[in-house]
Amino acid sequence: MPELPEVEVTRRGLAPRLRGRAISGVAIRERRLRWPIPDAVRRLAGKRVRGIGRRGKYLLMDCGAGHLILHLGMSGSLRLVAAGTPAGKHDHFDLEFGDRVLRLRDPRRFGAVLWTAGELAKHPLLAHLGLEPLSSELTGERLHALSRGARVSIKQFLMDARRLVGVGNIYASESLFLARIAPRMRAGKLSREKSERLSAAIKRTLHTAIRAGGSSLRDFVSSDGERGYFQNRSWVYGREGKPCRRCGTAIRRIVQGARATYYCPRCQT
DNA sequence: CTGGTCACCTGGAAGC
DNA sequence: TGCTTCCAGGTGACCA
Repeated sequence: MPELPEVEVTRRGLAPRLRGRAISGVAIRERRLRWPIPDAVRRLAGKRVRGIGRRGKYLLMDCGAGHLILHLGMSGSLRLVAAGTPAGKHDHFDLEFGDRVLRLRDPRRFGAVLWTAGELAKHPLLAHLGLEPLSSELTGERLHALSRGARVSIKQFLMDARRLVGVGNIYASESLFLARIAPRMRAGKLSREKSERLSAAIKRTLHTAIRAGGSSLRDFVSSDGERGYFQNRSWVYGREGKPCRRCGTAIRRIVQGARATYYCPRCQT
């Protein structure tokens, strides 16, 4: 489910509940995720969780001796359930904490559970990640500089994690709508002003989504409710043919890099 | 290096 | 009702 907001909402839900707690056991029911879950993960039993961080869409659980790296792929979710709760068909992995269990469900198995004892910043999956959009790293100026010379469309540019992390398919369309930028424009042609608008739109879109998800944190942590996603109504995403919420023009759907893009042909130029 | 395409996997919705 | 096809929130691997 996850773009950055969903991952961040997950992190905020889990961190205060797991920080300081000792891992009592590990259950691997299906190790074939994007990469096989390594055996090293079994040796987490007895370790204590120091904190949970995030880099892009990766969750990083600090276990003292190293980090558990978690990625939710397209269909993953993490939930805290009571010990003894029967595992469902796609519940592939558990970290046990006495009476509670952190459970990973991932029907499509594009997610990942990995372990590294080394320096996080040097891990191959993390080393080449781009700007964190919610940090002060992202400014209109930085975005402008970053996009110079890029020949890809701005939509695809936004989704390239080597430039900018965390913006996935939904929020790329949403941010471009807010910034009133046509998705097919070449990234390298972004004006300074458009860069400024886009930078602000990305931050706003992500913050809004996090806030919406945050309101359903209780459900997320305690039960199987799948709330938080999509609960903030979108401006354009998934609205092909429906009237633009600003001007009434029919929203269009196009395909860029094999992914659907939605936009208003009148508002976005 | 860049940019474009494919593959991975399952389930739900739409189409016939 | 049942079968088929299409589509889905990510991203590494591979190609030109």
